[in-house]
Amino acid sequence: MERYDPRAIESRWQAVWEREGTWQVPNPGEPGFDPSKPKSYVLEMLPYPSGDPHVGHLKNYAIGDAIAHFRRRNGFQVLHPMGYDAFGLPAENAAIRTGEHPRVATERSIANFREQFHSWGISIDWRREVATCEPEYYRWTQWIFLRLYERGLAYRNEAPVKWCPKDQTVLANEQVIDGRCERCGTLVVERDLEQWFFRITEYADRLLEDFGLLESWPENVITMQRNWIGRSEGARVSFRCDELDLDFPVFTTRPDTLFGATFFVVAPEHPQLETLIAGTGREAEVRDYVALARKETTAERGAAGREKTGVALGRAVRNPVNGEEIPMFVADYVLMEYGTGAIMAVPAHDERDHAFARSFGLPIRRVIEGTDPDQARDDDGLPYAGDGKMTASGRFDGKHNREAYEEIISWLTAEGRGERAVNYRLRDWLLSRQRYWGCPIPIVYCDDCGLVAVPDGELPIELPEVDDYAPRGQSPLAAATDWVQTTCPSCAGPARRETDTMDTFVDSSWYFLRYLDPHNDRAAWGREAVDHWMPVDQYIGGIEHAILHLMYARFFVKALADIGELGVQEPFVNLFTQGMITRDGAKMSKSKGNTISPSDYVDRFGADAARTFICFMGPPEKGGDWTDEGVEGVHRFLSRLWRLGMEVPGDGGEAQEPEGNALELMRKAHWAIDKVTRDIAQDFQLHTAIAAVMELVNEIYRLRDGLAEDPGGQAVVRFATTTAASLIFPFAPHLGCEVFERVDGTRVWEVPWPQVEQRYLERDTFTLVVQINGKLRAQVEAPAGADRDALLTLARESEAVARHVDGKEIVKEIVVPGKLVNLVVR
RNA sequence: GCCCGGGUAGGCAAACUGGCAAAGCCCGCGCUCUUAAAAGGCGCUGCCCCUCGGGGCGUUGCGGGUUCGAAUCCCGCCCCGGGCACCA
Repeated sequence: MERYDPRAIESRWQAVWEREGTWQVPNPGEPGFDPSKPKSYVLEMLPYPSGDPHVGHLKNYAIGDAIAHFRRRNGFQVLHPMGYDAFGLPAENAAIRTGEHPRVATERSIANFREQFHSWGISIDWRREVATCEPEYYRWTQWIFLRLYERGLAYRNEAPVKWCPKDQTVLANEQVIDGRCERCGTLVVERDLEQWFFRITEYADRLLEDFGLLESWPENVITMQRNWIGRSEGARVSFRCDELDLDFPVFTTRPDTLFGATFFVVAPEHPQLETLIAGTGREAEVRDYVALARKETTAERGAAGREKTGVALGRAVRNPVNGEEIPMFVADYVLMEYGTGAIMAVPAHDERDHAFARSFGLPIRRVIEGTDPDQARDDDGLPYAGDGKMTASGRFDGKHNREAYEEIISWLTAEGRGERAVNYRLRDWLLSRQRYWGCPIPIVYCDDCGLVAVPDGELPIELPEVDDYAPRGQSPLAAATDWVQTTCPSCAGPARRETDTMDTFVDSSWYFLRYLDPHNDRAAWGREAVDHWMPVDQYIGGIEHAILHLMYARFFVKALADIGELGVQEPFVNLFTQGMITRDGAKMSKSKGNTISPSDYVDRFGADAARTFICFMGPPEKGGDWTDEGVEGVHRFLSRLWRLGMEVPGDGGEAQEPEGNALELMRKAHWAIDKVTRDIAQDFQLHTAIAAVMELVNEIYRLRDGLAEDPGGQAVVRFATTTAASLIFPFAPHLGCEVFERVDGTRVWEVPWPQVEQRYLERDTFTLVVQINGKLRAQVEAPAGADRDALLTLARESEAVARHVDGKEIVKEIVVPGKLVNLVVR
């Protein structure tokens, strides 16, 4: 007997889609554009092309494709493009090892990815494909950089920055995970370097507020971004050093504890440290300490709970609220990058200050009384971070600290010693990298004119060819001397090009805009296209991008909107984050040897089975464990459907009002339509949607023999089979088309999504559940509209019920119409 | 330490607003088709009893509570996963 042969079926349909450009969608004004259809922009995060696509890619695009197909058949004009995040370190590191140009390796990977995506049958408008490493693309990355530069949103600055000694480049804060380089895991150190930044901090509040503009984002992603931005309200307070006639502002979230400040600490990187120690006789000790602190890795310095260290400066500052002189210290627990790089230390009410005071024998003064009488009987209950009445705080004594908080800020403001302030954990985005394989920064340095932007007309500034890609602390581009030497666009004098390249996250912060007008060589995009398609209606990707990519892209869109190039404030109104696939319960990795290659499974079981399985494993937002048996199970299910397609005749029998088993099957088909539609549209419950199609197929098998002789039954079997094919199409598009065409003769993607007929969902009777004391005792068929009394009568008539009620008193009768009766007996 | 998720048959899971716990898939077992095997089809798959119609009991990490009724709500605890963590 003939068997389900996914390879033949899949290549056949892929050829049709390829030849006919089935998934191409025109822009407004182009031939074929249908203004009557609502648009839907369905987008999966673009892949970084390296080696082979892995299961994570398969999952990402299987989910996205299901949504794209579903929306198309529900009347939307769906844009579903694909591209490659093609600049970056892996290709460059390979180039360093092999000497092969990163472009060559990248293009090879792209070709491989593209081919595999085709073999998966993903419904992409391939005319819109982009790769971020192409000059036609990065020309516009540079153009955006210049727009931000003009606005002061891109700037160059010397600052202590995170440096990866292995990759020999600086990193953004977001790329440092637990003090290690996100890419290679090397411990990161701090260096003072002049670097390029994007002023994302200017957008901190809008990045927070505009969560309100989103429709559906996972709560945890919003929380992660919120924490990352880390908005804190408090006050800025100035402490004065009389000897030096200098003010030292601090940021504090607890101005109410100001009277408890007993010492003052500055960060080792504090710019006024040298001024402070000059002439104190403590210079050597302080410098030794600072040198030590700066040699440490960020992880070492940042470790919570480590022993507090520091050195006294031999200086004092005056507390503005009580005029008290308090000693100054330098300590590495104070970070230059947060607040002002200096703190007032309140050891009674801050854990870190408390630890420091203990180590250094400094006074600890309680200024807020605890409210909990039981607290900390065996010690003084300090540090205490809670609320309570003020004490040892002069005229604020006896007041509640929340009240004092406001009054102290008012007082500071009136005295000119401070003000209300907001601080953020978020730092500006460090975007320059001392690496080769990235987008060149379109800036030149002129001895006379300083920093000069490259005029738009000279874009793109193409990457020069070099012989050696190895990073040596400065960008490999610096070796391309002919390229570096240029003329100043402003004065035509000699000038040098910027040799750093951009972080690849810059490339991926706007790619979703380029898809909309990918071949435009006069602008990054045309407004009509962008205004039509934006925002992305459904974005799908891995949770690992919760902060980095998703926050950067939000920032870019807001900045571009402010510049007047875009009409939306948020790029992605709906976000779905998929869970990670494991193997034997463990994360897949080459070192563990538990990776699986999608192409193996596509070869053995077909793309449809691999895709459907991955959507069937469990809730897609959660992870799941890949098993061969699971794929085989789905393959079996698809085979059963395929066999129906072979065996169910395309004609014969006549449609008539179904009865008996035919009616049962008809109902099951409509139940499945309803279930699948709701599961996909509402909750991304793809696994239960697929289970519903499985139920329908099982039901067809159960009933079809009995319906073979029944003329009306034939039509119902045919309907049920085409319905199953139609419903499975978003997950297994090739098989869906195959079965649908065999039985119905038409192309499933050209017909609308199946519609539920309500009358097949409703029944005349329902199974009434009868409980006695909450325990299930009987099930009785009851008329659908039966009222309370009718249901109670039915319930009591049941023999099983009588057995449990006899000789007992019914004390309560609970009736849920259409569902159950519960009799409480004693 | 803080903030989120989550814990349901042997495994993955399902259960809309509190209302029949366990749909679907896998594993396992039995039957069937076949010369045979594979593939396929059918059935079973918490425990106990059965005269084979069915009947009884139990059950959602642990302990308590609310309720006629709890996987679902509340309180306390245990375990697993993720995020943040010297951010003043």
